[in-house]
Amino acid sequence: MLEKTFDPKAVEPRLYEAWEASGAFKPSEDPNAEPFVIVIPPPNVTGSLHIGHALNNTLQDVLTRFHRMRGKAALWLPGTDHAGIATQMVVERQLAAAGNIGRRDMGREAFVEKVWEWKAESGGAITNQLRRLGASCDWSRERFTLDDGLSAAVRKVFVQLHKQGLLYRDKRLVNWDPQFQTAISDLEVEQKEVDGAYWHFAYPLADGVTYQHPVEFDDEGKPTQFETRDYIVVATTRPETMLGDTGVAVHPTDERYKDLVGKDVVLPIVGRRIPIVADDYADPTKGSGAVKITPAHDFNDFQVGKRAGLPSINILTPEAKLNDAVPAEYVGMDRFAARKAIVARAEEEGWLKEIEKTKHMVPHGDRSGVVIEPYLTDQWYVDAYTLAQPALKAVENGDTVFEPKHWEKTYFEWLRNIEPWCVSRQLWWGHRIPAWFGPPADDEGRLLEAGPYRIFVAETEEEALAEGARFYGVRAEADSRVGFDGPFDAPKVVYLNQDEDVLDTWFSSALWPFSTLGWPEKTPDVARFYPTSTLVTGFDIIFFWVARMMMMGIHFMDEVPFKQVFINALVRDEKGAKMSKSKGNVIDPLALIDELGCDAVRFTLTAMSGQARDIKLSKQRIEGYRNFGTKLWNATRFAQMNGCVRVEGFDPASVTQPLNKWIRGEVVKTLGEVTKAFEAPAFDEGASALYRFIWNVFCDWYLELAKPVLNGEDEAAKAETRAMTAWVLDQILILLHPVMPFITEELWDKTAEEGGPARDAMLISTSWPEMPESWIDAEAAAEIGWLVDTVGEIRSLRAEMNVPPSAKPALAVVGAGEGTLGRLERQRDLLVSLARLGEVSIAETAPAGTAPVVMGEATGALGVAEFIDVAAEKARLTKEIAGHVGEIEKTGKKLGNPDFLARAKPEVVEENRERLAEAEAAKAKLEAALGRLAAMG
RNA sequence: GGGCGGUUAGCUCAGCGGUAGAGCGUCUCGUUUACACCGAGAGGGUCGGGGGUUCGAUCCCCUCACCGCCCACCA
Repeated sequence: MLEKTFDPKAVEPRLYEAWEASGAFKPSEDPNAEPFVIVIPPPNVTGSLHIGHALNNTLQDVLTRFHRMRGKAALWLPGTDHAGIATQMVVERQLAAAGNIGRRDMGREAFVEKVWEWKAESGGAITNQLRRLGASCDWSRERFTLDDGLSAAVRKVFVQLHKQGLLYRDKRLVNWDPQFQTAISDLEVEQKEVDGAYWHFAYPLADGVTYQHPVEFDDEGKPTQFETRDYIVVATTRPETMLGDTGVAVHPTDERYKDLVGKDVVLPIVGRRIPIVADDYADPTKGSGAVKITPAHDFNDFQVGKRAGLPSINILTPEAKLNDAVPAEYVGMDRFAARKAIVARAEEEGWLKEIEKTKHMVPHGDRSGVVIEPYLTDQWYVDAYTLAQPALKAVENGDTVFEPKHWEKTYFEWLRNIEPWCVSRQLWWGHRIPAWFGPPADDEGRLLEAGPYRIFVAETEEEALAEGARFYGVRAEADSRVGFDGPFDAPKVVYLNQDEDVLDTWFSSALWPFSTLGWPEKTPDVARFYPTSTLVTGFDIIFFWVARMMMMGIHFMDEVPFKQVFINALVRDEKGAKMSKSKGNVIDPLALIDELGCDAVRFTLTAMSGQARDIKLSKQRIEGYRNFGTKLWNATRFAQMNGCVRVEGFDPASVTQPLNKWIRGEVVKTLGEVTKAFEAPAFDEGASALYRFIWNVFCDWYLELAKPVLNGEDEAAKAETRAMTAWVLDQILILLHPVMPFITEELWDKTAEEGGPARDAMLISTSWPEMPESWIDAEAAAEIGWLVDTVGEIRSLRAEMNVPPSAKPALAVVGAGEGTLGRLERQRDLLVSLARLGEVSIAETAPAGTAPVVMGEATGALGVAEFIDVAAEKARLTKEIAGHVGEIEKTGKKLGNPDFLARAKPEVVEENRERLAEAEAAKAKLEAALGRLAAMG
């Protein structure tokens, strides 16, 4: 006999081990089995499971288990990401906290060693937590973005893209993170609103030039008064950048400054003469209409500088301190200190015209949180534009579809406006860039005194050196410096140094759907499992990850990496706030699993994963689904107590009892709903179909209606109902298993123990059923529907009339036709039992002292004389009649409308006719009863 | 500035052309031997406002308001 409740803590680890040991997590080897493949969004290797992971992975597991049961070769491929910047940051922090020397003092090798140590220490945590979630991943295929195979894939891709001209080195402005001292991509920049100011500076004109500047205007905005100026006003939010100014731009059509174009200003402090240039970028309506140009530190200015031929003067070091391109007194100063100093000096010297307080958006590093500094450096870039075109087309064509579909717009929007992707990072933890620098040389390999390094891109050091040797015509060696030995015009050896930088983490993640399968080797897995089926992920990484996998997947595999992208919602706290450690509103999924069981958490996340919306998670909701599990548990317990054991060879098609035919049909319908929902996938619909069927149909009605049979004398009906109950329970366990794997597996096992035939396999490996539509029996459905309605009517009436639960009023059925009489005969016992009735009889007319109950075309007269409060009953009938009258009016009006009759679909018209007839009949019955009541009292 | 969502019962959300639904909460009743993590019943909504299309609009179109998010930018 089952315990009274399910004990998840005891069961979950045991079952998970049993599943894994059984090999169920591995895809079927059957060559005829159609593959179903999901690659996991790899969590940070050193991270821990948060509620977003719980949602994301629950959905993946539901899909994997569902398709596995459907007979597919289901592969859910797990793995973790090295998460370059995030992991490096964590380890650096740990070193600092432990009072260790910093990473730069420690040196690259020692530091990377430390990171690997940290990975070894904490790397198993997240995968173990995924196990706690019940994730049925194939752990034998687990991958890590920095493992040997994936590293080889990264090098291969880098080299090929380079050969194809799709990856190149370029000197451009990048988003520089001064905290981590690395370039980051556009996507890693967050705009945040901060308090700031426009500082208006007056730059003096060179050579004594003056001009007339308007100061007063008439109603039409025409200038009426001018003043003579020997300066031009510019405004800036970053005063310190003025040290790097190389020009001032005005709009070509701006009358105020027309004569100044071509003249110079003398840059204060620095004393440099810089030109006033005409450029469309200058907006006459903003500020003074004149804008200072700092090409080395502003993206717009960089463009202006390019167009106007202005030089770029880099005034910052990687630490965001001023370098020696600025006057000596400022060298080494932090950029914000420099800002203060320069403003103070401007005020002192009188060229600070105005400080305008404002709030404005300032770029910040998403990891470091510090203000990003646009910075001119050499970096590696991927030609994202070229790669984006096929990726766009694939989604436009429907080769890959998003679910919900509207996310495609987001994807398109980004890809259509894509910029080159900066993939190099000045970090140590990651894939080292497979490029080697050699000394400057001409194209024939003759060394030059100066010039850019020659670059050799190759998958291995040997290849790079061989290439270098070929190029320079001498031996090449790897070294920590770039150079040569021997005479300049006849060197004995050249030294090549591998690029110190590593690749953006997302570069390796972009290869995930094929690198994890073994590419570039021609493995059986690549052949069988690429392209993958569904990617389940969050919308926040559509750009970072999804789009890039599309680009790389199509480019290297000639096929999209996945056919469907399911975008899951964002989990928020119950008030709708984003969870964050600093807010302290983080819900730990493992704590929830401990408290309420994994199945409850999974069911909640599945049920709440409606699309296009945030999930506001509350514990109350999870408790509700824990209760749902208990309900199922107890239903099984009830079945056990009543000897509802599975019968070998039982054929649901053979049942004769209307009750059993009806529930069989309900199972078929539910199977259809759940299958359709998980195929879509529409997880919430699947969950609610299961919930409704198990609780509101099976428990509330079938088991209740089965009770009289199981306690009755009809042995044949009893045996059939027992077998049917066991069969339905089995179907329930199967259908619910993808969402609630533990409790269902446990019940699957326990129900076999209790005298039933042994199970062929664990539930996880059991086949999803198929059932013919013919198992839906309309007649039985109508009959049980009638019974259910009648019981409902009587219960409602009893409650309203305060008939005590112990009372068993008689029911006289009036005006029953053949069909209803038959139903009444067959269902009499159930009706009596569920409605708690006394005698049920057939009568010509309603006896006195009864209240009417609508029973299809018949009327039930419930003998409640002793409980009747005439006034209350009159009120009840009047209210019910009013309801019908409203319905009759509404429907009648519709049917009286010739346009409706002419244009509405015939079945809709017919439906309305029936509705009208029913309402009129019901109204007539109730009116008759009201009349009798009036006559009585 | 550009874009994408959302606004339905007290709360959280389904529904998205043809009688407004669920869960939770509320109220009333109930120890009928599966389950009080339960059962029975009830109350509760002019589906954000305004237009339009349609025989018919919560659902489609337009518009406004408010909320949320993404992208870009404000020298």
